[in-house]
Amino acid sequence: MKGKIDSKNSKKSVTLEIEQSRRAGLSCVKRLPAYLQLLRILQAEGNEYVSGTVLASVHHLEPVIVRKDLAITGIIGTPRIGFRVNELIAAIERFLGWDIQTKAILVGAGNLGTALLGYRGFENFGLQIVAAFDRDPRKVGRWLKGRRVQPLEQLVKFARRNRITLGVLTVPGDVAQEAANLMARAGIRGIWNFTPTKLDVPADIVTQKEDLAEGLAVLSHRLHYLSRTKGL
Amino acid sequence: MKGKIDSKNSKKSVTLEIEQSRRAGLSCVKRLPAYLQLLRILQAEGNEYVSGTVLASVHHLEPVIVRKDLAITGIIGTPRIGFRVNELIAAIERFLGWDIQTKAILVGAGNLGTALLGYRGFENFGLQIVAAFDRDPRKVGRWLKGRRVQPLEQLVKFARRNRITLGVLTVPGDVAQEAANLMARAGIRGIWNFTPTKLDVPADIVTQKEDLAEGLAVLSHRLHYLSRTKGL
DNA sequence: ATTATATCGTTATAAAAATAACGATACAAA
DNA sequence: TTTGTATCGTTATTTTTATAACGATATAAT
Ligand SMILES: NC(=O)c1ccc[n+]([C@@H]2O[C@H](COP(=O)([O-])OP(=O)(O)OC[C@H]3O[C@@H](n4cnc5c(N)ncnc54)[C@H](O)[C@@H]3O)[C@@H](O)[C@H]2O)c1
Ligand SMILES: NC(=O)c1ccc[n+]([C@@H]2O[C@H](COP(=O)([O-])OP(=O)(O)OC[C@H]3O[C@@H](n4cnc5c(N)ncnc54)[C@H](O)[C@@H]3O)[C@@H](O)[C@H]2O)c1
Repeated sequence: MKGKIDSKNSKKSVTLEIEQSRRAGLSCVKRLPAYLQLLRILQAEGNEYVSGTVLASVHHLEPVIVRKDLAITGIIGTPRIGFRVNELIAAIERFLGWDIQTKAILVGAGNLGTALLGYRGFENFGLQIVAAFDRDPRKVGRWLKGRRVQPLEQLVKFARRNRITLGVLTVPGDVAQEAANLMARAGIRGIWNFTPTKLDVPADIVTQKEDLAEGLAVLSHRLHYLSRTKGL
Repeated sequence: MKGKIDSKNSKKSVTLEIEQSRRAGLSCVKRLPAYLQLLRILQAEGNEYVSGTVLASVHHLEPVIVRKDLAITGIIGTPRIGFRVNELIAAIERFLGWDIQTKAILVGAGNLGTALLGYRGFENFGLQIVAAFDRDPRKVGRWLKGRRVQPLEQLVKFARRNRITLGVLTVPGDVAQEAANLMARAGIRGIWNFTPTKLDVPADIVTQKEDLAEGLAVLSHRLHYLSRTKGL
C-alpha cells in the first residue's frame, strides 16, 4: 500500500513527493495541534487514557479521521481503551519536532509582533522567540515583553551567532520581501509569514503564510450563505 | 451578441447560483482574499486588466485553478486579455459579502485583541470592529486603539441595540465557551474564534476557529523533514 | 487575410481527503 | 465460559480538489 513512487509522472514536482514520502497529509498535520491542546487539558485533569472517539467528538470529527491522523505519529492504541495520554502527547510533539525548542527571531515589533511576543502559548509548540528586530529608531532599544528591540543591522550577526533557524515576519506588507531577503542572508531556514505578501525565497527556505483573511472569508461566506438561504 | 449560447447559458447560470449559495469549495474561498490583496495593488498601480496567469504565478498556483476560483464569483474574462481589475475586485468582494461593511465586537482586549483592534486592514475585508469588551476592571474604561473598553455587562445590550452580527473572540481558552455563550445570548450570528478552544454553539451560529498552531505545525513538520533528509 | 499566440471557459482525468466497511481485540457482564 | 460492546487498525469506496486536455476567442504580427 505504501510502496515507492512509480516515477510515472515526473511533472508531479518535488514538493509533493516530499510530503508523500513522509506520508503526512497536509490536513492531517493541521489537525494535530488541536488534538494536542485537548490532550494537555486531559493530562492536567489526571486522565490516563483517551479514546479517539472522545477526541473526535470534541472537535466534531469522525473517529476514524482521528485514528488515522494519530497513526502517522507512530502511536499505538489499545482496543476498547484508547491511547495513553502521555504517550500520545509525546508522539505528536516528537512528530512535529516540538519536543525540542526551536529558537526564533521576530522582525517587525508592531501591533501583531507585540502580541506574538507576549504570547505564552508558544512554548507548548516548541517555539521560543528569543529576539525582536525593528527598523523604527523609536522602537529600537525599548523593551517589549521581556526582549530588547534590536536594530535591523544586528539581525544577520545575531541570527548567525545564535544559530537561529526560524523567523517570524510581522512587518508591513510592502517591505516583507526585503525583510525576507535579510532573513535569508542570515541563514534562516523557515519563515512564518504574517504579512499579506507572497514571498519569493530560495528553494531551501520554507515559508508558511498565515493569512487571517482566509478564515474571515470562510466565515463571511458562510454567514452570507445563511442569510440568503434562510432569509435571516 | 451571445444569442447562440443563450439557452445553455441561462441553464448554467441557474446551476451556478444554486451552487454559489450552497457550497463553494472551501479551498477556493480561502484563496480569494489572496487574489484580492494582489488586485488592490495592481489597481493602485493603475493596471486596467490582469490575466489569471499573472495572478497564478505570483501565488505559485496553476492558472486553471485561478480561473476556476474566479469563476464562482460570476466574473467573465476576455480571452487573450484577462479580467478587468475593477470588476474582479467588485466581484470577489460581493461574493464574500465584503462590499458591505459588517459591524463586529471584540471580546478580550488583551495582547491579541489589542493587535486586532489596531489592524487597519480589516476595512478591506468588510469588517469594522466597533467595540471592545473585557472582564478585567483595570482595562474597562480605558481607550484602546480608538475604542473605549466596555464591561461585559454591557455586551448584550450593546450588541442587540447595534444589530451586531459578528463577534471576535480573543479571551483566554478556559473562558472561551462562556464568552461564546454570552455572544449567543446577544444575538451574534458568527464567531471568529482565536482561542484554542473548540466552541459548542447553537446550530444557527457559525464559528470559525483561527488556530495559529496549525500553520506552525505545517512549518515545523516541513523543517523537521528537511533537516532529517538533507542533513542540514 | 492568414497565422500565431495568450488567454478564456469547460470537460476529463488524477490525486487527496473524507467516509464507510469490516475484522480484530480487550475487557465487562451474564 | 460465553456474549456483548467500544474501540482499534486496515482496507474499500465516495467525495472533493487539483491537474491535464482541449476547443474557442480576441488581438497582434505577417
Ligand atoms: N495587526 C493585526 O492584527 C494583523 C492582522 C493580520 C495581518 N497583519 C499583518 O501583519 C503585519 C504587521 O501588522 P501590524 O498591525 O503589526 O503593523 P504595525 O505597523 O503595527 O507594525 C509593523 C512594524 O514593522 C516595523 N517595520 C517597518 N519596516 C520594517 C523593516 N523593513 N524591517 C523591520 N521592521 C520594520 C515598523 O516599525 C512596525 O513596528 C502587516 O503585514 C499586516 O498586514 C496584522
Ligand atoms: N497573543 C497571541 O499572539 C496569541 C496567539 C495565538 C492564540 N492566542 C489566543 O488568543 C487568546 C488571547 O490571547 P492573549 O495573548 O491576547 O491573552 P491575554 O491574556 O493578553 O488577553 C486576554 C484578555 O481577555 C480578558 N478576559 C479574561 N476573561 C474574560 C472574559 N470572561 N470575558 C471577557 N474578557 C476576558 C482578559 O482581561 C485579557 O484582557 C488566547 O486564547 C490565546 O490562546 C493568542
